[in-house]
Amino acid sequence: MSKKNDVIEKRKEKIQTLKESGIELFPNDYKVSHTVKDIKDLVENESAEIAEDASYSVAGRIMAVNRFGKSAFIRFNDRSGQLQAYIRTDIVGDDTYTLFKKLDIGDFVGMTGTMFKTKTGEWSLLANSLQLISKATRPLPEKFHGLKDPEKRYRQRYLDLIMNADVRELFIKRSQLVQAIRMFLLGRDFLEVETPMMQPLPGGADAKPFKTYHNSLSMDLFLRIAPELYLKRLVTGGFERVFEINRSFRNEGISTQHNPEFTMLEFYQAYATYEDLMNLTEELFQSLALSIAGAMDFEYQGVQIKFSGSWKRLPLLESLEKIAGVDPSLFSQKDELMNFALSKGISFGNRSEDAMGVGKIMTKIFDALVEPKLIQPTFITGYPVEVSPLSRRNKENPELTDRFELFIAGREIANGFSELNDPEDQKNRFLHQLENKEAGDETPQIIDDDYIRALEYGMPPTAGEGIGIDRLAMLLTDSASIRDVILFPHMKPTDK
RNA sequence: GGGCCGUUAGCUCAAUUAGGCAGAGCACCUGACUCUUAAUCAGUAGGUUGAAGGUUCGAUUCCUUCACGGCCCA
Repeated sequence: MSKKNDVIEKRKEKIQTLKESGIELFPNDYKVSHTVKDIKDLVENESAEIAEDASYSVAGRIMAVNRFGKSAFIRFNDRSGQLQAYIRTDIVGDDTYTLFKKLDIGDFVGMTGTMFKTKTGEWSLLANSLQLISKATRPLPEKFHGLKDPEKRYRQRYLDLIMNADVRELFIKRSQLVQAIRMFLLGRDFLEVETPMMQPLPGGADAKPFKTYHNSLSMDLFLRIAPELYLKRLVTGGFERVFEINRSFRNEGISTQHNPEFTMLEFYQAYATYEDLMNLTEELFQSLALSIAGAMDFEYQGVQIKFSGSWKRLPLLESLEKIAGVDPSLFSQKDELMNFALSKGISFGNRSEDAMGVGKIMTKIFDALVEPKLIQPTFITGYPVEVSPLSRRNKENPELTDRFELFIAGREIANGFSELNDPEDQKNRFLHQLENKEAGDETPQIIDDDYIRALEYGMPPTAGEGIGIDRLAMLLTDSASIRDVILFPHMKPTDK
């Protein structure tokens, strides 16, 4: 009443008159015979006579209307695409045309008709019947500029999907990416499994967990930060090749690279080494680039990324020397190394000095000075034991591990290693982490006794890897922010 | 947590170096039009300028605080 000119109020008035004239606003009996794409394929491939003679029943959302008194063109979308329809009073009849005139952009309609070519040569549906399938109360954003406001696009993703065809395509690609990974691994005799997302002890990574509480068990549970320790229990149990594609949760900052819940692939292969996994990763990524980005070499944010060929493999220490300019003699001198880091403006937060070994300092330097420069796919190998509590020691140098991380476009995409399957060494590594906790480590692991027990029953030599699916989707869809590849990114609630 | 930027009609954006009646396109509403496709033509209507406070005769504009968002840094 107070807002007579409000668009939504106007629509509600219109809806009232539709109701009063006996029109069902939300019927559920319309039968679709073809999608828009079905019809387009048919008229392109069949002879014109066959295409024009056939009758098609389609349904979709009205996206645009051009009225001409007693006829009108409309554009409508279904899941497969957009089609134009032509509606004429002399064909659909006065009653239907009167109803049609009351419809709005955003409404769903069902139409039956034949196909014809307009003067400009566009295949269009000549409707001989039309009915309302679902009424829209709210108006859609403007047709030409669409919905641009990033906040609204994230908060109301359904609107983004309605208005922006490229967004719709991006999320279809993401789905195809996950499916392609699944097929790749199933084709190599991996078994897809599901392990707990709520864990009594949050293990398998160095990160802050979300905490929750189970009422009837009267116990704290943590949303998992990684599925790793459960997947390796399965390898112990005899599932020699397993994988899981699902969410992990980390209670840390939100940025263009981080969402509190993110999708990770983890897979474990018995009798394989980290070197086998690097080979497998190359093969996997190359096939994914081909199918999702359309080519093995593609552009990401203006930079050409080359997946073809074999990828560079560079030991961590060598990368520090060659790219960060660290004198190798500092690798064994903690204080000197720390001074080098500080001189480069690297800060260490409030971690105490005791908790920072040479290995942690090295990875800090790496993160700041090397990682951003690794644009083309690069495997960094040989991480210190100190920062690799679940990795197997290297045979020649037991202070390093048989581990790699994969970097592309200056970001970590994957992390893999030959698994530590010696229960005694594993227990000592856990204990060492516990000591660090008391020395002030921010995000300690807690000793998982059952995991140790599982290793004591014997786990075959195994290599495992985790791949960040969101970041991989960003790469292959040329997206700048992780929010652009997550359907519903987390946002602060608003008052309204 | 810090820095920079933003928030104006349903949507996309304006508002003149320095404060002076808040505008346009699309959408909506009324009318005309049976091949348009950002249809066209004529007309109408639409606003607590993110919130609160301050300066001022007067604030979208200047100041403060807050909320939400974007980018960068930590």
